[in-house]
Amino acid sequence: MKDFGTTILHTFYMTEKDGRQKAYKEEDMEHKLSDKLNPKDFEERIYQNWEKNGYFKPSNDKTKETYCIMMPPPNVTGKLHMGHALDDTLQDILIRYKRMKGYRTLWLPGSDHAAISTEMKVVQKLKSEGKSKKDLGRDKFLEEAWNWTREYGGIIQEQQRKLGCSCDWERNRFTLDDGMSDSVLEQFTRLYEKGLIYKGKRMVNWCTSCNTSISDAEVEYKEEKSHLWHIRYKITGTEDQYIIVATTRPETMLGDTAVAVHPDDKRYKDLVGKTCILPIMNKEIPIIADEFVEKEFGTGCVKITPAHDMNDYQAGLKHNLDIIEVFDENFKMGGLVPEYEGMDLLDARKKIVEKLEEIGALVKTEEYMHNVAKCERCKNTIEPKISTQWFVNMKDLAKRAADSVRNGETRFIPQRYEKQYFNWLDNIQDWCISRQLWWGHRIPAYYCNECGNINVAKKMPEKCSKCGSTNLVQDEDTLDTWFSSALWPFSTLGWPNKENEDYKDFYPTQTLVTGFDIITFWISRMMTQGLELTDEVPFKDVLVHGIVRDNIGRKMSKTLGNGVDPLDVIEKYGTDSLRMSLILGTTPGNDIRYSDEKVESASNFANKLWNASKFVLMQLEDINQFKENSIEELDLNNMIDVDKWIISKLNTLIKEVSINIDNYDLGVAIQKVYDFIKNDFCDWYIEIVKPRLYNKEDETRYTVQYILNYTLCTSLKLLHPFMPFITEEIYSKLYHKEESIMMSQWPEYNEKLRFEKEEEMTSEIMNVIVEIRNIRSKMNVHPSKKTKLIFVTKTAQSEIEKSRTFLEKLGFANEIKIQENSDNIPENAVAILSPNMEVHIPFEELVDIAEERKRLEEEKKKLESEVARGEKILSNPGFISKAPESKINEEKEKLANYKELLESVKQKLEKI
RNA sequence: GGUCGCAUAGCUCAGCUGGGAGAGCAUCUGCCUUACAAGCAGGGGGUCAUAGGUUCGAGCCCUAUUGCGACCACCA
Repeated sequence: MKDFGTTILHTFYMTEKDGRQKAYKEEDMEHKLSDKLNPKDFEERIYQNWEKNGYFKPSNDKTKETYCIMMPPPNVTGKLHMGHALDDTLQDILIRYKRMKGYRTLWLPGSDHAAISTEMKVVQKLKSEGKSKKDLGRDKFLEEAWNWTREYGGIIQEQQRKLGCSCDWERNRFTLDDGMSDSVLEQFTRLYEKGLIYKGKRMVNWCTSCNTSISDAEVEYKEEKSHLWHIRYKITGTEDQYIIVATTRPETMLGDTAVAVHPDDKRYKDLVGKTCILPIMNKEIPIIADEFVEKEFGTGCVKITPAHDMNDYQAGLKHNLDIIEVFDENFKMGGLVPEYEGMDLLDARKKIVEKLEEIGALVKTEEYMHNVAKCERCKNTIEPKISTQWFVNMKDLAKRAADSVRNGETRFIPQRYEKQYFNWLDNIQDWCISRQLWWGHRIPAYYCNECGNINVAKKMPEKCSKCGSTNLVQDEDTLDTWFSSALWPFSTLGWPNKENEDYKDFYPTQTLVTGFDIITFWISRMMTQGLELTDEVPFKDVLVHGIVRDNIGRKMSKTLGNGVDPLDVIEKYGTDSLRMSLILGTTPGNDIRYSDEKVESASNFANKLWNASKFVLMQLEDINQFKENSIEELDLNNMIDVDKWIISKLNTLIKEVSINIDNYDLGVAIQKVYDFIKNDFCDWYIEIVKPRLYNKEDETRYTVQYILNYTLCTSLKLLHPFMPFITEEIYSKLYHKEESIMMSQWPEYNEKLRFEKEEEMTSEIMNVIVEIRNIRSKMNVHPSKKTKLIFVTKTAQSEIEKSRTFLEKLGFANEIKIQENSDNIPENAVAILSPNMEVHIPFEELVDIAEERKRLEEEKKKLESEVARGEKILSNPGFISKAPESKINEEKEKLANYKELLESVKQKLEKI
């Protein structure tokens, strides 16, 4: 087999350590951003530079702890849809975060050979050329399939690049490449030798369209409208005694070999042991008793057709019944009754019902809804069929896999999905792994034509191990695609060669990200195979996500045509906005609704960030380089409270966001970063700091410049895993010593940067400012009209003094007085009261006395209810004796504050 | 039939171990303030599905009910 993985799918970039470039080019030293944000200007360029510089590869520093994610391999001929976009974005966020945190990270991509679906497509193509599989023969067919794969394979990888995926393309694998074949051969022979794989005659699910057996997991059930026909079978030796059976499939009655009733069913007690006459066939069959029969359903009598029904098959084995096949191998009617031979099953059903009616055996026909088995791939009908297939004995494997989750070696996020996993494994049936297909890993079993012995070996043995004959022929069948996918976490790392560096370094892996729909198909199989073959769980965490729905909550589907192409969204809004829209406001495991509004909102945020960054860069034009190496070296004396406020807030943000990402709460993490950048940084800090920036004489100007650069750099880092492109582009223009934000160090919480008091004081001033704006708005003061402000404060005086300029700048003050007592305050003034300060705005500046009285009355009411609340809580003996002390003190403090404020409001009201 | 999830502002959804309900969009009012009108400032809007229970205290924990959704099983 060809080494598809490395020759075709790789885009090979030679990288030299010395030749590393910054992840941006040309104007990099020009600290300036283009006027308008246009993601297309930089996304592709940045991605290429990342890839060219080898950033996606694990670092060479082997002292570092490793972090590895295996990408769920998409179908090789597939195209990127929203589900992939979500899946890949989640993984990229995690891997970028860990990379910045200093882990030695590997995100390994690949694609899956998708046996049934690819084979179907190739067959279709051949059909359109008037050819068939059989015409071509196995070798030619495989050649066609490889050609097909080469032609359409790899498209999705290009699309993943557009998504910004930072996976190591040089390690890209394909589930049918040579390395994988080695792994599969090892797996098959080992399990066979251990007796875990066996060949047996069983009833399996057979897809009548794909013409292959499939596993239980590949069957889905669809409700269909049908009929329940009641047919009477005459009791042998009587003239007018009948037993009536109910069936949805009269066409299978030709193969009935018994009629069954429940042993406890009094109605039929006397019939058990007798025989009846099967109509049309006029054959005598026994009436048996078995507990699987439901007394309440239908007539309580069921016809037994062991060849065409799972239950009947079991019953047939149990009661030693004959197994009579009604259909031929193409699922047309067989030759039991010449009249029906070769007929389509549904046509035959019609004819047989007519016949039954004619001979008076049809009692009644009921409308009936029931579930019909369909092929998960092609949606066509599944028939139970007795055939000889290969199976894996799952019982012990499944137990071990379930136990590993039960004892916490592997955990699911969110945890509730563990139940689904247990449910599957605890009730597992043996796994049918052989497929009557050509596209796939061929089963390494060689049959001796002389003695019939089965030789299982990695290579065709020279002679039969039993009789020594050289007349050997390989099994025609291939293996279930999931049989090889089950090895993905370690076959990609060189297993079974345990000395392989990658295997030693990266196995077992840390996180596996996938949708809940393939927990049974894939997760459980990787767990069983991983534990059996490597003795370790293949991954520690399974992050499960939901599906992406359309904007009215429907599943995106081809038939509905409501799918949104991620590439169209990227084209319109840019990758970062798409990624953000898929993460913001989501929670692990829940479905996500796609909507243009969400992307637009994300795009507005990107625009905001772009403009703010543009502003910051403009303000840094006179800076060549900052002299401090870290924020800690910055002189605290040149900071006012608001500077410490933003630094302290950012410091807390770092801590919280890191914890959130560690816990996979990505939606919460991005929300916090968003809020900080938009509210704290853009809306407050930048606005407040403007006067100091515009005044070149201001002695704190440099400090502000430094903090702007620092805050922006740091928050960009926190944002980078989520919005990799815009953050890289902006970062490249800022002042720092790193070549790329992607390879920069994740910020760390620093106790020295915590300024609690300043945070509190600043928030109080901000609240006062909001209140002033609020009052002005209520009193219809035109924004351009400026007023006098009188601050009365003791504790905050110096701070307000320092903040004087920004209060003036905020657009509503033309004169600010700051004093310690309430002297010289005009009688007619609006008062804003806050725990550590009062602000008075003289009425001459405003207008409406009645309005102010109303406002104060409202304020009084509010404060009174607050005081009442506080007193109620604090007089509750239960609260005092049982609540934690910190909580009690908090309430006491609040109550005192409210009481004081209420007193002031009352005084104001008296004066007005 | 079994299991699980969801129900919070007009809409879409967050809400970490229980300690005074949040965002985006929509809506209303006022602003073209030299980063941003894709913007800024301010406002309105919620018995957290229902009924019980545990607790000093419940959107969050427990029980039941209703409505929606998913998965597993497959009774012909």
